[in-house]
Amino acid sequence: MSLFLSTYVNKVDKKGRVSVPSLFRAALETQKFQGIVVFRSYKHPALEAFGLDRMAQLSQSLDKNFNLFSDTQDDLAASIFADAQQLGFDGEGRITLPDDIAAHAGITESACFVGRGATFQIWAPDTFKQHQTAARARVQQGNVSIALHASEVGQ
Amino acid sequence: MSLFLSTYVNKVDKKGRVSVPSLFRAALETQKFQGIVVFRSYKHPALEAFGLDRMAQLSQSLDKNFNLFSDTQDDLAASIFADAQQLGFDGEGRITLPDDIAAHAGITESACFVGRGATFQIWAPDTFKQHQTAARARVQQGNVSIALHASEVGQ
DNA sequence: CCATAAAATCCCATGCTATCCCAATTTAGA
DNA sequence: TCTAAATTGGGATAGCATGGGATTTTATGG
Repeated sequence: MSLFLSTYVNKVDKKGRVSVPSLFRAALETQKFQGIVVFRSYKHPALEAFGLDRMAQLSQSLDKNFNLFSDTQDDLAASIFADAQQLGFDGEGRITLPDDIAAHAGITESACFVGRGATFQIWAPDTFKQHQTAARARVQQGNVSIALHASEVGQ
Repeated sequence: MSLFLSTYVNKVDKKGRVSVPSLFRAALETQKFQGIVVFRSYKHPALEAFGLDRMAQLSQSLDKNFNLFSDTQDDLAASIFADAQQLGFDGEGRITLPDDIAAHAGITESACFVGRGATFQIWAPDTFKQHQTAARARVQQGNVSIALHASEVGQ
């Protein structure tokens, strides 16, 4: 199973190409389609991304459990498929970000790849910095981290 | 399962490399990825660390319901997965601490590896000494339950 | 159906950085 | 004290990100 960790900032060249971090590529190397799937995030000025096999998995999960999602979430999830783009790697492990997708995240001359475990996101570097600082503050204030460790890892 | 005990202080060279204590490495030698995962602690000027297996486990457990819409998961992901770094061992069992990570712990010319059972921490030696003294004082004052709770959680 | 232009893809070259490899030194154990 | 293991240091190497050109594919108009 793929695991995406850490944050990388890479440059976008004139052609709109960006290197996907090598460790992210390594996490996807067992897949048939050598590339990623991206779509615009609903909650953030950012892009959601993962491998194609996970997209298939998401489709299956929606088929079987659509009643578990609320109507709104169902609509959101369904529109993911319409918005999603398959971006293949070139020989050097780069993808080419389509203009409209890049615009949604405000990405211009560099892109920030953010690991989220099973998935990752792509942000404009400055925007993500702000978001991360705020998120970190929220986690510090609430006792979220304790619940997390205790329930899952604290054996 | 890996068990990290005792405290070791090792030097950081000009390239930012530190030897991970051999007993800590031994505790991880059954894992595929020969190295560790580190991220900045929320509560302390220190780094949390453990093997990649444990991080994969954490990712899986958070990922069970494809939760693209949870605010809490969002913050956790941004704080833990985005912040985490995979640091592989070199031939001599060293890791290279990235500058920003090292800065959070105030680590400059030497690093203190502190065993915490299933996980361990990395501190600046002086900072840890102070922290340990303060913790001891709290125990003497009778604030034992808090100290115990914190240690159990791995913060 | 063909010709041309535009765009996306592929291919190779470069600089930088992280990693590897080997040697020296220190520490721990017998 | 002697020996083996662990830590420390530095030069060499390989991998990655990046840039630019060449080639193929796709769209457009005749």
